[in-house]
Amino acid sequence: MDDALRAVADPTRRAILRLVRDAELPAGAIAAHFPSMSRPAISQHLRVLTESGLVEVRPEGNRRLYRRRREGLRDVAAFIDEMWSDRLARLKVAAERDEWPERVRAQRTSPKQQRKEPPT
Amino acid sequence: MDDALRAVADPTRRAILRLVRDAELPAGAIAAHFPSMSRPAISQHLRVLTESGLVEVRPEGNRRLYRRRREGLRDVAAFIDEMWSDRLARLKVAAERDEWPERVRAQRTSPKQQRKEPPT
DNA sequence: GATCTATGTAAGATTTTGCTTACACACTCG
DNA sequence: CGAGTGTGTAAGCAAAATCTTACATAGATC
Repeated sequence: MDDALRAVADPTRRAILRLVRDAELPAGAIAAHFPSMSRPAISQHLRVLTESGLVEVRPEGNRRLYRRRREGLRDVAAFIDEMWSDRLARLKVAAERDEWPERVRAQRTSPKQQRKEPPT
Repeated sequence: MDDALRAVADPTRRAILRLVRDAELPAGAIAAHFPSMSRPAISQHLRVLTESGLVEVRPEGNRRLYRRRREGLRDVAAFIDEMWSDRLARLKVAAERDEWPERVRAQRTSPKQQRKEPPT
């Protein structure tokens, strides 16, 4: 998770992630979105993203196509979720369901969701 | 969000966040959890966390009590959620339920089964 | 095979982080 | 008041991150 979080901490890389979120793009097309930055810089960012598991590459002929790798954010999502949520509320829900707290966490296999707590 | 994400990217700060997640702790008690690190180092991390809005401080007599500030992660959570979720799947589910995508998230409240959509 | 095109890698300058030690303060309590 | 506690700040340093320019390489094209 450490790598993923560090990777996502950079604004340029977040922008790249948004680009390849739903589409598969060649490095060049991605770099074209950042005219204020050199192409190698983007290439390096792509490497960071790849090594941290946030995107995956697929060579096609001359080019290399990048796209988001959903799994890459699993642990990060879990952590954010853990920090965001309200434990007391969770315990309450668990009690209502007559379950053990531990099981609640185990079930939260899929990160995100449970935004039922009104933000503050 | 930039500050919050950068703050959370550090493992020590994440550990601190977990400490003050449900409890209010004085700086000293927090520092005590990191014997391998100097107290000032922790103090500096606390400053980063405070300035990024992830924790809040409350002076009490001699000490300063820190605790998580839920709001601080709002934007980060939103970003992660945006990146984690599968837009196509959401649209599809929304269509099946004849609802708007926004409501889908609210429904994903129950932590059960995983996504039917292959992680693409 | 010579030459584009698309991309990655190397090396180096600069900036940002994360620590450490030394020191400054504000409360508390005898 | 004066010593003790709990914390923050300053200065300095080493390591890591982020760019840039120059160069290397692989597949496409004529």
